[in-house]
Amino acid sequence: MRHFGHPEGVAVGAHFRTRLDLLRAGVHGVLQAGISGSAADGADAIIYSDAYEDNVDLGHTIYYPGHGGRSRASGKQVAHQQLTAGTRALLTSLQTGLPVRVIRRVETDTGPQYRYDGLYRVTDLQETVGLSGYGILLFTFRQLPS
DNA sequence: TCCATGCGCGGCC
DNA sequence: GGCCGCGCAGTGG
Repeated sequence: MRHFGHPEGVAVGAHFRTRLDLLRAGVHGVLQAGISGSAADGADAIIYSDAYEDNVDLGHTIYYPGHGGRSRASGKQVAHQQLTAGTRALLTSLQTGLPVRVIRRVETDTGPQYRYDGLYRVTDLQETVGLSGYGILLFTFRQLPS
């Protein structure tokens, strides 16, 4: 069974150098995708980075688009987002209310690193239009009290 | 710039 | 339900 909540032995604020390190520490389950989880159980973790142009980070609140519709070359949205597998995991999390671990990709003087920022909950989903004019599925994450 | 890599999903018994 | 293959993906060398 998938593990929700704080990973054992990992403190909030802990840094990791690579995605593989996150994987081994049990913080985030996949190497490349930002959303870790399944449509059935929901998402157990996400990685927030600047890869998607429609991200918004307010600290306690995050707006996080679902998967897809994005050009890997340019990083911009080039098509309407569909409700694909990774995105469906977030939808399940919205329904279950289970906590989602949030990891932020941050720049340090030794290069990019991943920082575990604790637990959030998916509180809303809105279908809207992103910066490039395509439909996106935008999830709202709110930080849980620590 | 390309592709390895790991995982979820869906198709198939 | 279990196995297998496909395709995806907020990497990374």
